[in-house]
Amino acid sequence: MVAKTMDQLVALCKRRGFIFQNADIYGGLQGVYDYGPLGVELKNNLKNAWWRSMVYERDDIEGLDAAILTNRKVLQYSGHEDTFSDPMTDCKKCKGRFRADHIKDGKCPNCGSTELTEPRPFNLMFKTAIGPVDDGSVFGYLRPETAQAIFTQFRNVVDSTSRKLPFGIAQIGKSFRNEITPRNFIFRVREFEQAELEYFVMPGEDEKWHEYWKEARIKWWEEQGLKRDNMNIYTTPKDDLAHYAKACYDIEYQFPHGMEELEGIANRTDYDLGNHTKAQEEMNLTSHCHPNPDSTQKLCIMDDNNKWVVPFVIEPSMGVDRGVLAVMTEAYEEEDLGEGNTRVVLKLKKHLAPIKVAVIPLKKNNEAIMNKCHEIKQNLLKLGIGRVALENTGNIGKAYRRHDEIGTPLCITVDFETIENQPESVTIRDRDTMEQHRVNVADLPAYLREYFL
RNA sequence: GCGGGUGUAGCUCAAUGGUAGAGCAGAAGCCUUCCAAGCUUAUGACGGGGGUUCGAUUCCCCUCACCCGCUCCA
Repeated sequence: MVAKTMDQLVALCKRRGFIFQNADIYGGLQGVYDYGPLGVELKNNLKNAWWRSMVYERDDIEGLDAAILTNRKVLQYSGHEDTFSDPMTDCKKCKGRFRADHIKDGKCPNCGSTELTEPRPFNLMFKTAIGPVDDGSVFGYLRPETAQAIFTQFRNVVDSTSRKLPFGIAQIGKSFRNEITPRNFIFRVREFEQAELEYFVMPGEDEKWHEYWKEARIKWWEEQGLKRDNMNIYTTPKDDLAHYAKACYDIEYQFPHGMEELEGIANRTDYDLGNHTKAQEEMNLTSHCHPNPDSTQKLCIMDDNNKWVVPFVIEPSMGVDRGVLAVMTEAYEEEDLGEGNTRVVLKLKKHLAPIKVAVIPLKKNNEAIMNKCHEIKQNLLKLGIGRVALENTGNIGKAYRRHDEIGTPLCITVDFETIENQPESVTIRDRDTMEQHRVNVADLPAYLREYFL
């Protein structure tokens, strides 16, 4: 296999309109990218595949689309304000944690020890003023993860859907983290999209479901085209776990810059619902939670014995942008066609391809051929299979190469035979094999429906 | 945020203290052209700001962005 680099992918993304630097004409904005005409299709297709597998093809998961602007209290009680704030240094001896800029002479202000961890960048949340007067007194946050709204809306979902354990709530949406070092194209960015499932289970059944979701998510990624050999399952050591997690698997992928996390599957226990609930003392919580005098609801559910129980939560959380990068990395190939010819081909799964079909005239200045192309395209648009493109370059070979590069699975070519012979027929070319065969124009709708749906 | 590097058309490169050339891509047109690199035409750039200088793309400073390492985790 030809080595693929991040630079190759970045160049392709820009050249063909997948992903652009945000505010490009003003020099950019660090860690922020925009999805172009093809990128938005690819990303939507990936999100739709996730939503289908989570919400439509199961009967135990509900959807949610919560606000990005977040009440400060949510992130105080979730623990994010403590752990996502300023650069912090931990004292290994007395376990104290201090702002790095308050450390003098490299000594712990508490016990004087010099055994301090490196300062860790935790100023990760974007504050924003809410209301017309920005005097700093009234502010909220842009959410640093979509998960919190799932927890805070837990009762509302349960009450409106009559769910019993186990069940899940799925959500796709933007999150924001003020990363110190955005890096590696769309891998680590400040504005990103997550697809998160919070799956609520009976305490004690959490470990079983944790394993279940690990396997389910690996399988799903394989269905998006990722080879199992290019994935790695990393079990987070206890010491490295996030503040909310009891255990965590990372599905890692072999990105151009290395084997890195694509999705985290965490066992969040009863930590989140426990922290956000009122009457914690009645709840038999296993997590160490902060007292919460502000919450107005009990975030629990009735079990089969009519007892209130705070569920444990298994959370598969994928980075959508990282998913886009992964499927593009996997799909990108440079094929040697001999005699110095190469072609770049994006072997995306057909359900992910931004453009499903390209209609191409063999000769663009022939009116009869062009008219037939327009007619065929208009008819294909009605099929609802996705985007259909009409190429009008004068060079058939270039048109094929162009659509190879953006991953278009099928090219339909209108040639002289189409307009001169009856019944009307066109050629259909397969992206991966480059092989062609003729299909009657009248049979195209059925053929394409069969192929894509 | 710290250390190192980079920054000329969409892409790849060239030249120059006196305001920049080309190839490819893109656009229009020609050619009964099925797998890039045939012909014609027009279009297009010194990341941004400040300084030194008669004059700066070229020298200096600042800044922005990207790349590599530390770091991070969706």
